[in-house]
Amino acid sequence: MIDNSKTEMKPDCICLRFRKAARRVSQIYDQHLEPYGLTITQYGLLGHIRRYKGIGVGALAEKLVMDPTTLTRNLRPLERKGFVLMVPDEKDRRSRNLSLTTSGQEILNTARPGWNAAQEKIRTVLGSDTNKMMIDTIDQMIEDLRE
Amino acid sequence: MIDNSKTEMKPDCICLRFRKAARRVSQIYDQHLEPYGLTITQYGLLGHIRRYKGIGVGALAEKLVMDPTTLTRNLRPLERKGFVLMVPDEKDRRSRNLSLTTSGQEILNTARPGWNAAQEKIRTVLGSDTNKMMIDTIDQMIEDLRE
DNA sequence: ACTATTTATCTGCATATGCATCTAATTTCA
DNA sequence: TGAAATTAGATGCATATGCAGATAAATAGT
Repeated sequence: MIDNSKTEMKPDCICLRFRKAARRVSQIYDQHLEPYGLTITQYGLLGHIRRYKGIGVGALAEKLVMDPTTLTRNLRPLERKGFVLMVPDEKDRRSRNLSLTTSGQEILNTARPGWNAAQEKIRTVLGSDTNKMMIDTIDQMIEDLRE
Repeated sequence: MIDNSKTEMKPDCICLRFRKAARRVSQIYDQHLEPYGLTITQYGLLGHIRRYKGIGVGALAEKLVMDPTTLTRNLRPLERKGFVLMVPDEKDRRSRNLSLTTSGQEILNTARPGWNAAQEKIRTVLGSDTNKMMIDTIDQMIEDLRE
């Protein structure tokens, strides 16, 4: 019988770690973006829609590793605020093409310094090499877990 | 002017990566735990309460890198299902001591194989060394971001 | 052409997340 | 001791997350 009554055993659930990390890091980005009225989810969504102009909900959800129903709902506040347009595709009227309005592009540019500051904070804490390693490892893991 | 019209630029937001990773990994754990009627959030909560029997809401929230109000709500379903007890502390009646009921301990043991399978899937994808490195790096990052 | 299937998105439901604010209990300190 | 400040937790509000199932539009098979 091993006595571990005095040792603080380290829980080993990798999932809880990813969730903790996502919570803590999101809090920091959200705090830095709060003056602009955006969350990091919304900032990221706007960025993706700018990059993939005209993309549909399903295709974007896949890029975001997000359930399409989650994306549908996450788009609501951005549509309501007038940052995003969802127009039915001419060829396939089930599909909706996403794009930024002018004010959507503007808010993205305006909020950029907030995002930069949060990003820099995390980079500093991780260190440049670890930051890069982390990015590559996570990207590879998500790729490997795609089905 | 650099032409990147053909190159798929890799977005560099570390926050979105952590969120994607948390979503994907959580989905896998949730799927493996679904037969037992638990989410990974709930499984993790039960595990922490077993480990830190008698802990209060605030102290547990800090361990979980979670807002106390979020924890309060996450405890509701577990309390309702009869897995967790919240009893007012005798010395400080503002505080509530958390503990598992017998059925709480049982469900944790019963669901363990589901957790093991999910854990093993992630370990396999990451590889043992990368898995360990990931754990250590995330723990260190969270520690460094603590205020 | 007509029906069956598949596909793209949306809705209903339940949980997860955090900020601002509230209430109750404890602690401080004049 | 008694009022002020602090602390533990709960509530209201808004967003975030995903499963099951609904709806509408496109496609496949006959």
